[in-house]
Amino acid sequence: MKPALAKGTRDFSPTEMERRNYIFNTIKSVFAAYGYREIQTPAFENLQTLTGKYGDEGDRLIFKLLNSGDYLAKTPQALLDEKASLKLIPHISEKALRYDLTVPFARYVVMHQHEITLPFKRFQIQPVWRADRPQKGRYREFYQCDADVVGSESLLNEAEFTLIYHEALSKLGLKDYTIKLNNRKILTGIAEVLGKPELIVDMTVAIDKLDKIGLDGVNRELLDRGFSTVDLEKLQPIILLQGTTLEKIAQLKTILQASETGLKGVDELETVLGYIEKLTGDTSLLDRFVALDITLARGLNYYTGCIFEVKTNEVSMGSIGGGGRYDDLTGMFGLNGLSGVGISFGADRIYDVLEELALFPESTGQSTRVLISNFDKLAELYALPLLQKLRRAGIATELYPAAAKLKKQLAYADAKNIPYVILIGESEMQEGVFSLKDMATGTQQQLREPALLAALTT
RNA sequence: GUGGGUAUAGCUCAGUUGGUUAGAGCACUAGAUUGUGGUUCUAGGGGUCGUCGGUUCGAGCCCGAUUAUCCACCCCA
Repeated sequence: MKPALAKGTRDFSPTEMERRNYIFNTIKSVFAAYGYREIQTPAFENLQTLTGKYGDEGDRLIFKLLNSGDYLAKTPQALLDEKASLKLIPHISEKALRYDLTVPFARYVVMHQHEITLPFKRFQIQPVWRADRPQKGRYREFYQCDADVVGSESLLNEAEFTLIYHEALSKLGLKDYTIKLNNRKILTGIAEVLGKPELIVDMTVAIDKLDKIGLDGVNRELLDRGFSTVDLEKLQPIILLQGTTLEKIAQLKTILQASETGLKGVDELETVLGYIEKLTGDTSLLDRFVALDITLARGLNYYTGCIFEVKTNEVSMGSIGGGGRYDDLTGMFGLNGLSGVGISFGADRIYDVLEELALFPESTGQSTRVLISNFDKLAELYALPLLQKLRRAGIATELYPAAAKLKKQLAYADAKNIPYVILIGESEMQEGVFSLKDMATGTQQQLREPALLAALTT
């Protein structure tokens, strides 16, 4: 058979792994600086843990694992006759690959509530799987880098997440990106002011598409979803909110006067912005990278407060990060009254962006520093003690594993970007020296062992 | 789930209105150079032209189906 990758998956070769680890390590270091500690959870969970958390569309995209054994034996015949795929799922599948890191984290918190101290700040970098149609920047297996805190209602967390986004993305070399902020309570308030709180989901889904389908498109969709032309008139100034963040906030306060929830949302937003300004010492971060975007809704239905989304403005790519506050995520698992807030970096999309912008540092990984040539068995034996001495000195060294033409060995060093080659031939062995070749300059010098070690450790 | 594009060497792709034995670059192997890489030169290996069927004297090229893949929508990192 012809080998092929499963749709939407990728291999990661050595250079790619070095670059991916560079991204992970950069993000990790920022998470750590803000007090987040790492955990991991299993690749698959009980299907019941995951279903119902991401909406109907999300449930459809969860990769389900078929039960082992004779999984059809105990399924009701009626469902089989009906070919009712959806109803059959709980009978033939009890496990599923995790769809994100937030829900497994919520499960983790509930199960470990007696051993963690609140507020609990954790980060988690692991792959997630979605049975989506792949396209640019969209994979079926991809890594999320999540940081969440549970057990703290302080809006300082939201402010810090904004700084975390900024620090990590700046460290990675990105110059122009927007951290969009919104608050679910503001959206709720808008729906309340219109007198149609029950249509909040329809409203957010529609106005979320403003930059894609334009105002007319949004209006058409709103009408389809049950809003009247009177509602549209009231909505227009809200959707088209203009001006600086401060001006937008002032306008929202007027518009949302009649909605207690809406005003609470605005107040929260102001508090977060205030914290950011205090943390950074000025408004430059706010002015350059943070934007209040009232059309930002995000699909996940568990968000209740602040909502984040990060977009790069340098290349065309979907969001490279997102997150928000969820007041009662652990409630689904029986632990009520625990508020959480978190963010996620889309590492694979960030990789694609850095690649497109050629922002990866030239050397993202530690590869072999020294190759010892191998001319014949005698030279090979002669080289072995040196090989281990160099390794013990912390110099990544390898011995070419077979006697081969020097041309081939040097080509190997060249292909692997090994900066030094040690040549051991008859004359070197007789004189008790080693020839050290610098691959970049092509120069060569004969050194005794102490000098050789000294030359390589500088 | 909906719509569009593409499918030719390991990779990226040419291939004229349908006409002899299907090409290039890169990569690989060998030689020029038996102990000196990256540059150069020479030679070499490598193809059921995604698959099945149709039209035709003749199909890589036209038509149909099918599969894969990419892009867009939905949704999302």
